[in-house]
Amino acid sequence: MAKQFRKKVLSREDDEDETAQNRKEKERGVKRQPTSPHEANDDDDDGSESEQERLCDQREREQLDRNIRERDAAATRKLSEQKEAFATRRSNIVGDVETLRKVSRQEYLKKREANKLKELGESIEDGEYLYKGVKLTEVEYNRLSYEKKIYELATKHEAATHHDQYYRIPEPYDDHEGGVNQEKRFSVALQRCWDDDLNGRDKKSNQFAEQKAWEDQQIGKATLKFGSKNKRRKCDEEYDFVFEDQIEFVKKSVLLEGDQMIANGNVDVGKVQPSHQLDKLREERKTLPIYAFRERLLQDVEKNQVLIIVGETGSGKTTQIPQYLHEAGYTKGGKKIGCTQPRRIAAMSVAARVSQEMGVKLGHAVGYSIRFEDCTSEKTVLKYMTDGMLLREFLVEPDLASYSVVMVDEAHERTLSTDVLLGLLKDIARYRPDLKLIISSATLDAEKFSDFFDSAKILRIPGRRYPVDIHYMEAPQADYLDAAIVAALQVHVTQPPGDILVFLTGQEEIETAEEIFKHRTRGLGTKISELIICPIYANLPTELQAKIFEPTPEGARKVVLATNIAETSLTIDGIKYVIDPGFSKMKSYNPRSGMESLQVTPISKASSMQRAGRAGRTGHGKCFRLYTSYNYDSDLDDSTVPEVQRTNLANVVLTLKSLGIHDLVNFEFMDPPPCEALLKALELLFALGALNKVGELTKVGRRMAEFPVDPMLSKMIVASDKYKCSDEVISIAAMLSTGSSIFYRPKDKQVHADTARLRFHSGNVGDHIALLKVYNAWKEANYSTQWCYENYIQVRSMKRARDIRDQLERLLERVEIKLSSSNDLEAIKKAVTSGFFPHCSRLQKNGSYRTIKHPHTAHIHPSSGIMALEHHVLPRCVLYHELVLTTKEYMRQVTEIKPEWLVEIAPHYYQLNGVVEEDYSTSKKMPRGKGRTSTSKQIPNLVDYSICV
DNA sequence: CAGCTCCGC
Repeated sequence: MAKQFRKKVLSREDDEDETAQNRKEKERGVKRQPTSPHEANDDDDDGSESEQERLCDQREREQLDRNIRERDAAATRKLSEQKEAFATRRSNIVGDVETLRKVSRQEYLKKREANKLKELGESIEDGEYLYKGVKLTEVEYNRLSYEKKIYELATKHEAATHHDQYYRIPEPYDDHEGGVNQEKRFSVALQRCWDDDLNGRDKKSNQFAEQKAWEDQQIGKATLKFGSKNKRRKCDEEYDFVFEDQIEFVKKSVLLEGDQMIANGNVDVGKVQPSHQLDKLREERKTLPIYAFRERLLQDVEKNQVLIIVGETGSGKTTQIPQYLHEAGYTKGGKKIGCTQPRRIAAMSVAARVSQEMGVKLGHAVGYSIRFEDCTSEKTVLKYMTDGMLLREFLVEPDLASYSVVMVDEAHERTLSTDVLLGLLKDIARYRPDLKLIISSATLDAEKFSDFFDSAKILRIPGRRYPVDIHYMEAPQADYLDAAIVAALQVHVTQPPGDILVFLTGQEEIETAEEIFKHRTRGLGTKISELIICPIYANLPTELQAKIFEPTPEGARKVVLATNIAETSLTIDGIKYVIDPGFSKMKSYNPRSGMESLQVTPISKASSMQRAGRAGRTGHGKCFRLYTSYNYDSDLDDSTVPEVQRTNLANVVLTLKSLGIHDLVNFEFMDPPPCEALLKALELLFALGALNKVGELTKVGRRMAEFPVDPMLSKMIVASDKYKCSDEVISIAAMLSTGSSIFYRPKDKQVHADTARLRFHSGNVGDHIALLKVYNAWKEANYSTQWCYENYIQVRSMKRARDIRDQLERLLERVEIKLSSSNDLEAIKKAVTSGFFPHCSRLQKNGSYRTIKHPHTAHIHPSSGIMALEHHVLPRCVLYHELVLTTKEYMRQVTEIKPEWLVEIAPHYYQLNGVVEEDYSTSKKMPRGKGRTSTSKQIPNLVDYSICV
């Protein structure tokens, strides 16, 4: 499209009419003499000689240059005129949208879809052009696109000049005395987030006991594993090889235009001597890079409905922009300004900071809203929240009427909810011209966001970052883990003080690396200064996580071994060196089989930049990439595949449907997910009874959408009403949605842990009921942490489950389901089955299982209670919670069911040959015998099933 | 007998 566009602009002569005529002639097939080499090239099809080509090329380039010069001259001369013309044109288009607004949403979408192809320059047969549904002549079209181009150029130019003119680096406010201390900020956030002190349900002493226990376990784990692991990595007698076996690095590039910025930054801004803390904070606000852009920002927001902000880290955009807008009066008339964050901690800490700056109490004028914790009141005008939370608010208030501005922060991270949110916001912006949108993104993606929002204006704000040197390896290395360790030690020996951050892929790898490190440094003794190893990953107990924030003692150096948690979620001060092996674990989803897998994949360029940037938070840093610069250029993708494209969309689809968005294929995702994934989701929702045949939301679906859990879980909850066991079912749902890290199994106490776990499986009840038993037992033990430790259960997961359960219980009331308890295990299992009937598999002769819906072999995960029983008999028919691909295809959380239940509960699914097949291939009734033979290969559901019974 | 990148509602 871009090429086409360019060509059109360039080939445009001063006299548009002539061009138009030429084109018309061409269309009629009239051959005419080429008037310029450029055009000649266009018309001549025969392959010309290279000499000729070269000449042609040169002439063409000259012509091109001339064209560009002319255009630029014209552009400068007529800039104001053009702008005006553009504005009128724009208002015409807006006018047209106005009429469209009166049309229903469906009709509008249909119309838009029809125009989509023709938008921006696809001509239709009779030579007419359409732009946003407005019919234009070619001349008009050309002028419009030309104007648009110039307008864009002008804006970019403006942004660029302003950048140089106004920018100056102030002191970083975080380091300022009395300012926010990162460490404190984090630890406070952590406590509120995970430790649950606020609820006060736990005794302090218990907590300490447990912490101690955890710590001991962790240490025990590490030392025990030590012996076996180091055999594999034979490094016993090679202490000195740190100095021999060096990796050659090439310094290739310097990240960012940082040098200049920092050079400016050393200018003393002048010490502020405030008498009052608030004054001081106010002064600090003025030192942020964004302060210089305040007026421009406000103007831009006023003039444009959508504004893209490119604010680098440290520009202060998240804290300042909402405040500026508030000061400018966007909160008058009871309207709110919303700002979304992808993470809970970010939402909380930013809100805290802003309330401090404004001198108000958190939760009054400034508040935050995250799951389990709504810290807002009726007076709140600046509301920070997680993006998922705003998504839920859409359900209550589909047009977001109470907001005057919505700011989507960190949009470049492209989380699932951000993507859905962007689509929705774009949609409602059409109906609400008064709603302002601000999208903040990273440099690389700004254009893309701008395109998505119909060429929205981009405002660039410089950040406060230090330069980072990037070193590549000279030759690729086979074992990146080994290379990472060698590189870290090399940095330690050769580089000046500063902590090291090593990115690894997962817990196991980190643990291995930790041992190797300890082993290698032990023998070096006093040859090198002390090296402190700090592992960090999400599953690590909180107290141990806190270790990374402890300041490094004098003379020592800290090595942080992190998963990609350190890429975005937390920042560690003092990091000067980053070692980036270039891998991370990523989840992918195969919509056809419904299988998720977690695999180590190369990272993208964007995330390698992000990793490198981690070295430049507090000073000039260095990043060592354990791949060559050739690898970087040719093997890495530009950006990570957005989450929408690699995840199960059932939940998203349900949310969208309950928002009245019917036509999902035309829903504007920035990067549309594969159609298969959408279909799969629709199919599932239809099977669950959330949608009817036409794809409309049913009453069941409406109730399901209320619960913030996966559709199958919410179906199970809704169905529990019928079986009078909602009390038990929500416990199971809560336990299932915490993830699979309920049971704790330290390597040194495996037997104990297993026997402890087996207790919950007594009677071979299945994993679902076992989870219920765990929860109930914990409840009876008065939510004791001690109890968890005794039973080898992760407290953190249990607390989470409790929170989720509480929330689900509150929501039951809203969908008019009575809380009822039952001892009938069969009833509970049936309720579970009504949500999970699509996840069933049948035992085969060879001992493996085959999923009933799509033929797919799978195995019971060894962590399941069924496998743990001593003389276990494999059940004939099981229901599973999820299918994961690791070394094999495994079913996790498995419960035996009776095949009869399937027909009883989901006759539509198991009597007919599946949902899709029914729709597409076997819509007419088939004689029984015939149907059997013809369909048994692809659709074994009924056939196999009947044999099974 | 195997494994838990990471967020979020």
